[in-house]
Amino acid sequence: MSNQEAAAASNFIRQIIDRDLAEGKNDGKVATRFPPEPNGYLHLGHAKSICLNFGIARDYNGTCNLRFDDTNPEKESQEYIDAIKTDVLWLGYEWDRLCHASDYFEQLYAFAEELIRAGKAYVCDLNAEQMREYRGTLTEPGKNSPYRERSAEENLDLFRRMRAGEFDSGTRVLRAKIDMAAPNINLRDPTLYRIRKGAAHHQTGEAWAIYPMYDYTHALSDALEGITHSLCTLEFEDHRALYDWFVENVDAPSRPYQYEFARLNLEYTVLSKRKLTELVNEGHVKSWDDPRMPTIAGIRRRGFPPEAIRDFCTRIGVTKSDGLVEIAMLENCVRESLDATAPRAMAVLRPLKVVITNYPEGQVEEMTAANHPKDQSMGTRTVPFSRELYIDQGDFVEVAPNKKWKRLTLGGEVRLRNAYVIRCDEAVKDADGNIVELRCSYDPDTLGANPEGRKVKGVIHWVSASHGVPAEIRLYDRLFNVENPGAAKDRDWRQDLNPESLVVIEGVVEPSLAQAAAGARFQFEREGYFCVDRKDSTTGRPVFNRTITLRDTWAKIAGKG
RNA sequence: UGGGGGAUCGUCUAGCGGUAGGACUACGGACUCUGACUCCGUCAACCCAGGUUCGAAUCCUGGUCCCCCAGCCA
Repeated sequence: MSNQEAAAASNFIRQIIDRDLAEGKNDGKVATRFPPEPNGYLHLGHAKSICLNFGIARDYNGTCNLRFDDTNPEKESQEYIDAIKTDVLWLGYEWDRLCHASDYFEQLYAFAEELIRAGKAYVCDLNAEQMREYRGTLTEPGKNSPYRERSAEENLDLFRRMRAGEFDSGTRVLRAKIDMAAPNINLRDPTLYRIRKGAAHHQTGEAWAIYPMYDYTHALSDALEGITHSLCTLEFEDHRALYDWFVENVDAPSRPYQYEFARLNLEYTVLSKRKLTELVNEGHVKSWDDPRMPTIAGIRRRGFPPEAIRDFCTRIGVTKSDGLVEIAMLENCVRESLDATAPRAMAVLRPLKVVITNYPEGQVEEMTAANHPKDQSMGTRTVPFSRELYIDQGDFVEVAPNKKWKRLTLGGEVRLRNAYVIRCDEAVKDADGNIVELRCSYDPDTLGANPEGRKVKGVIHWVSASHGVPAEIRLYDRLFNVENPGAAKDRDWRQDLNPESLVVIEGVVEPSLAQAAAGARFQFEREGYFCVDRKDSTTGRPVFNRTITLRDTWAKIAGKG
């Protein structure tokens, strides 16, 4: 982590910790945890939680565990565990302990027997549908299960037989005996354990026929790990009463407290694991790490630097009010990071041939170009210049559309970046009137010097035709066309997918780019930031992903007519 | 007509009884061998109504609007 990264701004959770510390709680220790379920890939919403939890541990000299909340074997897998570890590390954080809730299955089971003995839990034979009926509604109290008053002995016997695999999946559950009339539905005798006979768990195999539920597992795992501040998102606020009930009704080794913060919502994207899974499964994107995905794997492949994500997370802050963060906020962080760190290069995305008629045939000059306009330490490189070049089609028009146009026109002059000033003498067209080639002349006195007696305002980039390397360029854009996909209830969120979120073109890049390392990030001058695709790029066939465009003031001016 | 939360510039936030501040965006301008970067400047907010107070975004009362909860998912 770089030093210049400002310490995270304070927030209500840090204030709570400050207060706890001032009061001498927890022996002055701060312990957090990041508890993903390994049933999908991490996304930007998780990044917010990761930065919060690991950031607090770092700033308070505390600890932060990575804990896999793996209580639902049917939806989880080792693939996700591996991906999650990779993502946390990539974001720049290291966990103190790597844990699995399944590490605690035996202890969790013992706590359950403790609850049963105390008459605080019972085995219920109601099926799922009956349980729903007995639960009542938001406005009506539920009613007690007919199995609620079983003796501790009978419950113990039944529960042990559940564990032993004597009963089929779904036939019985262990429930906490709390209050079926509680206005908080979570307290209406919640399920603690369900039977999943024969389910293969990625960590415990077939050792267990019963699996604990989230609320129970999470609270007690926190207590077992000595977590002091258990941070989760707002939708769990209602669960806090249950959380407290568990840690208070069992002989737990510590007393953690839960605090809730608002989850991240980001414009033009979806951040729900369910929807992201559907995007992958339904083929709207190619994979979990498709550069259009808001997953950590996706944005990594897209070229977003981890420090930009951390910066973003500190800028959006942590509160209890839910909002929708503008995509511009994220984009600003990415550009700011990349501007400082990405070496510059020249690449022509939509090539238009230029022949410099007064430049000697066969001659090649090695132009020296700075790798960064402000950071000398990034050094220079050499770019071959020759008689035939490519420039971008967008950098030439026969007649300037207005007085603000600075690029090349027929009869006009423009500077070739890091090289000479040229004048366009002729635009060669094909039978259909398309411009296929420009015939230009160069001014030999303009290398590293301004021309005499006239001002050339425009600067455009170029690549030598014979030296340039063809490359696949993947232009990524937002995945959705609407600010808040999924917000309209009467419309399927898939309807708002952007059909042009990926446009693949064939460009020509300067030769120095041919052997760029996988994942390497560059600024293609005047175009944007690009990175070498980690999966598909090869030396013979470079593939570049557009991370983000440069800010484009000209597009705004042009757009206004 | 249940319970739990939340409302401050367009957006994300700071504020904790004493001049409503920052970042992003937008809009001007300067600079420029990247229409980038950088720099300078401008616009812009306390959900509403009462009350307490010398003084209220902050405390009190009453409203309004928004979000979450009825999995043997997390």
